[in-house]
Amino acid sequence: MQARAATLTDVAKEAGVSLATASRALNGSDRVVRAELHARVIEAANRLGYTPNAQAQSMARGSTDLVGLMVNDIADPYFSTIAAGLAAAAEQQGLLVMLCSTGGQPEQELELLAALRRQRGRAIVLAGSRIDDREHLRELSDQMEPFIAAGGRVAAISEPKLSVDTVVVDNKSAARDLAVRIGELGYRRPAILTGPEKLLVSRNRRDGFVEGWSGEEPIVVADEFSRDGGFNAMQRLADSGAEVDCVFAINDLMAMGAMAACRDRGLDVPGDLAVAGFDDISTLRDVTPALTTVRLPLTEMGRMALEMVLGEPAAKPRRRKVRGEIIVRESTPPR
Amino acid sequence: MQARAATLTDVAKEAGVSLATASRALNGSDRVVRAELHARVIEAANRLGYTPNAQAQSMARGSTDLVGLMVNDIADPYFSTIAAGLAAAAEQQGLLVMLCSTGGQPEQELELLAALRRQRGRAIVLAGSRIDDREHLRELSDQMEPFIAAGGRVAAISEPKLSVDTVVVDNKSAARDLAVRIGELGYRRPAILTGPEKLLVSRNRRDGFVEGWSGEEPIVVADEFSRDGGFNAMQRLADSGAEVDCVFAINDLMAMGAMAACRDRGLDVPGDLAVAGFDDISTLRDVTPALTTVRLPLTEMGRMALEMVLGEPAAKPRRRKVRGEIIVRESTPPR
DNA sequence: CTGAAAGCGCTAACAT
DNA sequence: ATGTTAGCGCTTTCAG
Repeated sequence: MQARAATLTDVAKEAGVSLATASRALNGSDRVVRAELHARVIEAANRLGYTPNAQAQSMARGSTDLVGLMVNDIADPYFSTIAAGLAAAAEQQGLLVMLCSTGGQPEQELELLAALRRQRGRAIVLAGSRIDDREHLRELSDQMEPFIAAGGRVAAISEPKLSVDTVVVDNKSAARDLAVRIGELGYRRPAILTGPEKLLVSRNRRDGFVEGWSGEEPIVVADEFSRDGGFNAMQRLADSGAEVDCVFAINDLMAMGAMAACRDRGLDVPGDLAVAGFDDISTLRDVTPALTTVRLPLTEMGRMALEMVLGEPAAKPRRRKVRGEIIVRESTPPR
Repeated sequence: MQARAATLTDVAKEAGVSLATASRALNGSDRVVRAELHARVIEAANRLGYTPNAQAQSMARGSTDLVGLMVNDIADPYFSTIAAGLAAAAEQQGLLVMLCSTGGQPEQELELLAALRRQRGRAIVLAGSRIDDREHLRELSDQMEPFIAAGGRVAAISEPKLSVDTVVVDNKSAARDLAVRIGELGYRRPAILTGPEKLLVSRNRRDGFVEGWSGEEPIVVADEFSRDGGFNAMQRLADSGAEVDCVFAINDLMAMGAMAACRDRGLDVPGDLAVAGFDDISTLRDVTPALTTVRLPLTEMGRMALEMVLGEPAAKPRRRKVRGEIIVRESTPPR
């Protein structure tokens, strides 16, 4: 058992050719190697179980086959779906994806961005809501700037808070449309279950809904941006005794939590209370009552982000808007 | 704008010290650098926006900070949860995760394994059911063998078909237990909705259930290992006119599909038909009726795999068994 | 068409 | 404590 992997030099020696020839035969772009030698090299490589060392190749070539992907939480279906889209696209291009899950913690995000930078990936995609924290945004930019100056590319899938190419979800207008639709369905007193104030998604989806709502100002209850957050928020809402006929949860996970809370209290959805979510998580498309929500082309968004970040660099950061599609289902029947 | 990233040499020059000193100050393990110089180097590095080139470091050091993770489909909550566990563990150790999503295609799996090998990661974790295809298993082994011989580590999360350390889910016995439990609840004629025959999970979960079942042999309907597969299988089962009082879907996604199919046909779950799944996907814990299933510690499994693959290499491949916990919920009430 | 040799950015002996 | 220098494995001129 050899304690180290076979190198090109080993292969060259084994095949009785020069390093250069071996390189050309195995990984070279131009096929300027005589067929016979070529075969000999290939054979030697197989015999030795040789695999090129990508690190060394990157160094020599000055470019890698890596792209970084940073998400808040890969276990969240929102992000895993985006990741799937991006991974599929990357694989088509022969690129490898380095995955970082930040847990939504700003320090983590910075640290992982640094790790990604170190790898000298071709590009980095930042998926996930921006936190509206001036200081943090500046630190992020400080990291990205030298990376970009050195030819690295960065794109985001989020609110357009960073000055990089970004796939922006038009949260606000989609939420606005949803509000209008809810109104048309005959609801009169909606409540909004939102996430932390500092998350831009939370704010935009909430604000959009409020904007689109023409009746009296909706009640707003904030909690975590998760299933449990939805559950708790719903409980507090119910405890408050507020009279509402409909609840808009800022995302599907919160909506699920809210529905669970309703069940616990014997509130019938949609009989006693209608519920709407946002994202249209595919795993949740079969829940009952079927959830009214805003469909986002998550897989597509991952693909788009990779496309942007790999395509021709633009002088100014580009924004590719993604529109949400309102999907009305049983959880908000006309009343 | 410089077209290349700042190098250690640049930093050394800027700080007026030698390459070695700069290296020691910035990335060296021992702090043998005078405070004043140290500061000067750090400062120069900041000024230049320097970040070490991980590739170069790996080459020089002879080891990387990368681990590879291969999953069937990162959009599948089963895998994304495992990935989350593994990613969290990796991050604690300062390791970066390279993610590959194979789409369950054997050729893809081979190709991505090669890509991972090339990166010279410290370790590779293969998550996902093994396909019982002799040829394919051999090709996988052929790839892994030189990687392992050269000091690489490999672990799997699956059926113990590969001779590497593996976190094995005791699918068979868990399914067996589930069958017993279903029987105790008073069901008499179960059907099994299973996945493709060549997937080991499918077979084991099915076989386990059959083994545990003491009444007459359950009907088995096979389809894809997905929500749609469950939907289709359920339809075919219903079409067949078979009289069953309970359906065991080989995983939660299929169970959801089956429940959707029931709904389409006006079959009440669990009134007309009870349904059980497998995995206990967290996103689905709030569905109604709440799904009876087998809980797997998915996050933990990801962590365990990384632990094994990073720990002391064993002479023989180790197996760390993970037991599933039967969770009876409303979808299979006593009858 | 093939080989020799100069790097790529960094670490780690080995000197001083 | 700091500097010099020889690689790490590969690609890519530059010669032949």
